[in-house]
Amino acid sequence: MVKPATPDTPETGRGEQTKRLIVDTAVRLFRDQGYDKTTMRGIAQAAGVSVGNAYYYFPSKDHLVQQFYATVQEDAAAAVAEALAEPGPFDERLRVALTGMLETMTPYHAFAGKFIKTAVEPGSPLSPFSAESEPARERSIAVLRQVVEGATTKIDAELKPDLPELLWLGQMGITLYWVHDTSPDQAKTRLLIERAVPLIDRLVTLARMPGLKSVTREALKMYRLLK
Amino acid sequence: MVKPATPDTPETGRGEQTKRLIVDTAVRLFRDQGYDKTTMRGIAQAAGVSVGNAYYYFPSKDHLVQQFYATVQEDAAAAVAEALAEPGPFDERLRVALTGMLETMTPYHAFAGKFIKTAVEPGSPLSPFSAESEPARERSIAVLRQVVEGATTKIDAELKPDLPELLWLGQMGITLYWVHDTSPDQAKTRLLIERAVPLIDRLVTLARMPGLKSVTREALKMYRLLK
DNA sequence: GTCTATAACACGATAGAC
DNA sequence: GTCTATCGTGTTATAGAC
Repeated sequence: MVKPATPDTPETGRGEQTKRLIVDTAVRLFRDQGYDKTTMRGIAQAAGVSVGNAYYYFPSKDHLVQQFYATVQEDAAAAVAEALAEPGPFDERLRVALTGMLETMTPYHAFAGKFIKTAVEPGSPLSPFSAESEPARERSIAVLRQVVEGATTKIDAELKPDLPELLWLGQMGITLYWVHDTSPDQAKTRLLIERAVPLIDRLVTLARMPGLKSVTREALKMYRLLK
Repeated sequence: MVKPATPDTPETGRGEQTKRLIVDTAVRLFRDQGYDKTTMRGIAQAAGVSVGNAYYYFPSKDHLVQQFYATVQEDAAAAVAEALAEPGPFDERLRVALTGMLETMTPYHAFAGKFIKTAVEPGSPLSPFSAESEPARERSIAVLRQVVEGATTKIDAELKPDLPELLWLGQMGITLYWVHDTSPDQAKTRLLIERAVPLIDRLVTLARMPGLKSVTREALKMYRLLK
């Protein structure tokens, strides 16, 4: 805590600046040229540093991609935070969150195919379930928690605490669909959200009903056991 | 059709023999050493051909992996076919199919992590949704169709035609979970199947009930629209 | 601790000769 | 159809400079 006062800017140390420079350059190149055409040599050159220096800060190319991922996640969360400030019906809020995410990710659809490739590899730092991804994951779940907690809809008390995480899993599924969606402008994914939101809304409502209460309880028990 | 009679053995042409030799060698090495440690140079050398020759028959290393995948799928299908010959309760049959698949895949759990990496890449020939994977995919769905059609349980008429494909999607989800399952001997995945099967069974039964009939219909409409 | 410069390695993939 | 030689890549190693 000897460091002088730099309250807002995250880090201003000598090394931190270089690190930032490398990340920013990498993100820009990924965006402009895609994953494959962006080489470590290219990143280093464009950033004006040596290849060795890039590896001094990032153990692999994948770790650079992760920064890119975190950036997008942060943008998505920020984009919808305002729209979710006031309470409202559950389905409306869920639609806002999901479409907000989709809009933020849209420019990177082509890139996402390469990204997901390393993201699904078990043990990869890019995995949405990895320890390294925890900040980004928590950020996303926080948005969905906001969706649930600001909902005027009645939600089953047993389901409620787990619902944000379950919605996040659903969001991962939608993302998986989106990555593979070859329809123009990813129209099918938009349709998926449009259709899935009312369905989820109905299922959440139905979960409280006598005939389904036991199924809900069983499913939740299974989820908690296996997560 | 000038070729002489070779009814049983698929192909006996000069090139076909080389192709088979390369595939068999590759599959063996994948099984023994895993994905990363099996190099194209290693495959070529072990098969007694040149690297260029291997690439003459297979456009990429991934295409060789696909052959490996197809082999495993075929084994899994064969393993459960007998057990599903006689009709029985839906849940029992589903459990047989899912555990059969799991047992067949178990020796390749370590390998699967690398496999999935390329399998999820959009446009990859290894994708379970790709045209190249159609034979293996159809083979898997056929097993689940057998599960449904030999079931003594009452199944909603509207749901029934789509159920095999839906179960296959669920199976893909279980596989995804399995790949990331680090519990000893993948115990959690076994638990998942044990718990999920009765749940699915109950949901299939409930789908016919008056209160849920409309939700079922909506969900099916969405599925058909988006597949 | 931060950084450069350059070479070297092993790999997947390709080119072009025979 | 089959080969050898070579390319471009991620990554590592070396040897040092500020």
